[in-house]
Amino acid sequence: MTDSKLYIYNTLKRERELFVPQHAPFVGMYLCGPTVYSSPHLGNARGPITFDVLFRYLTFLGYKVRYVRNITDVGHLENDADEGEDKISKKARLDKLEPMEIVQLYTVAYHDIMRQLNILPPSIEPRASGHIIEQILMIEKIIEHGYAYVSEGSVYFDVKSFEKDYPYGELSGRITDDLQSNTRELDGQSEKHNPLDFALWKKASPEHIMHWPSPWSEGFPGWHIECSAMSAKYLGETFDIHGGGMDLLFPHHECEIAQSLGANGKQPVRYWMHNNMLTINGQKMGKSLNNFIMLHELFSGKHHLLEKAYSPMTLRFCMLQSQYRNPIDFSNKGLQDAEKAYEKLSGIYLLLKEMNWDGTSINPETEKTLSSFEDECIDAMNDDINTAIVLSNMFKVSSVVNQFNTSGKTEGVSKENFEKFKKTYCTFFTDILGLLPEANTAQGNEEFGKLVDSLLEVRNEAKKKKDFTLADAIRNTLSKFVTLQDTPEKTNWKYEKKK
RNA sequence: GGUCCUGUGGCCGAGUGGCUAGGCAGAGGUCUGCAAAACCUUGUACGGCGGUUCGAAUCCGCCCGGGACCUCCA
Repeated sequence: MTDSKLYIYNTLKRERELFVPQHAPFVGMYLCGPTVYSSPHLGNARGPITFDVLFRYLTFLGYKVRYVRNITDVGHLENDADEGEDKISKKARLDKLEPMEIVQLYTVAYHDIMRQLNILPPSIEPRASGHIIEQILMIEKIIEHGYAYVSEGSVYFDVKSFEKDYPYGELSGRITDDLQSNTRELDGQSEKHNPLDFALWKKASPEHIMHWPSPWSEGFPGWHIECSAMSAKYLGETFDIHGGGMDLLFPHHECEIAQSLGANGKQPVRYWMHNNMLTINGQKMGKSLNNFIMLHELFSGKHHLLEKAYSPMTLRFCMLQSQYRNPIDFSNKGLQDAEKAYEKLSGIYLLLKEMNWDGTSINPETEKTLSSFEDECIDAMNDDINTAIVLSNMFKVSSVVNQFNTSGKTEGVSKENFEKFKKTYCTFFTDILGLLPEANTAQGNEEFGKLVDSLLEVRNEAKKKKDFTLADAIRNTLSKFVTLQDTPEKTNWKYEKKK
């Protein structure tokens, strides 16, 4: 069960480390969730997919995982100035909505996308707005310990005084002197003793519409404190795994460490894991670059950069094709390749699921290919969750399965070996990688399916009468919506959304 | 400017001292009314220059290119 040797890359140590939970079989895992102020975009999908696979794999290994993924509904400052405005309240003002209406709208949208991507719900999904008290209590502890000060109703973390007792910048490899000299001149830094200090609590300006009472002012919590407060509450002051995007390394995660040490005197996290970023056609995705793709746009194909719609599973597969610490470039070609590759493996899964052993002989080569499959997949996962290798292992066995299917017999393999292989493939495909075969109908529209089927009846009549002109005409006409595939028994069809 | 990551064949993407990655695309073939799928065969590679080594895509140095972060961002 848990004797498996899982190695994960720990950003804090900058090397792969054997994963040993603090209190096996229990594992505590935290992922920085979304700020719910706009529709989820392509970049929002990578972290949840990466850590969903980790969550699934740890569970597969037999661990009892408590996976916490927060919802940030308090908003972060737009910038580090006193005039800084909460993202959510800014959006609320622009849309003339109550802030919590924005939060509700985009939380639902986020959940919807997560469901489509077959991402399991976390064990706990705490909201920052529901943990204001915990955040205030944590800030009080930090002040008590002398690592924070109150200035004009706001509270700032005192990096200089913290550095006397603990290192700052360990995770991100920053040196405070360098940071100092590189700090830009921003307005409204006057409240801070030092430009590196960061806000724990901000006093709300009169036009700021999201605020709560606190010992210091009517205001709102700083950018980083929610994750520290909520992870400590649900996972303890020290827990196993903390994940997030590489862009959060500094300052967000660095600040989390400082806050937790400042409040509790303990390193909060044993293994820090960071997924890499993605690019679109080789360029950073950014609103100003006009290449920002929302996930609902990807799924519908309605975006000027997209040649067609790509399904949630295509996206999931595409992401799993590279190891999480490498960047992924998105392009139409890449997505179309991923779509084909995904359909191939998905087809293998569907074949295998219905296949029963009926061999008569043993072929040593086939036997070996199938028997080594499980170990190879586990080795790949144990090597810092290398899903790319797991997928390549699946391709290696795919032709064996196709040959079984073509010949109608599972020839060359023992019953025991076949059963084990079948179970392993299905478990890795659906339970660990979280891939689901997609439905053959147009988004579950039964009538559409019936319509196609009745046209195919006409076509099959034509084929029987050798009227291939009519048969081909029907196929060509249908090709705008569905792709046909004739087999000796029947005609399979697949709905394909064309732009 | 600082910190860090990265450069593999037409494209994507593993590997990390000697041993086939894999996918997509391409070429040839089998099968099929045709198409598709499937199966068989098949080519091209490790940014540049030095160094270490019996041996380097893999280690070291320098150079060149790409990217991220340093400011909200997954």
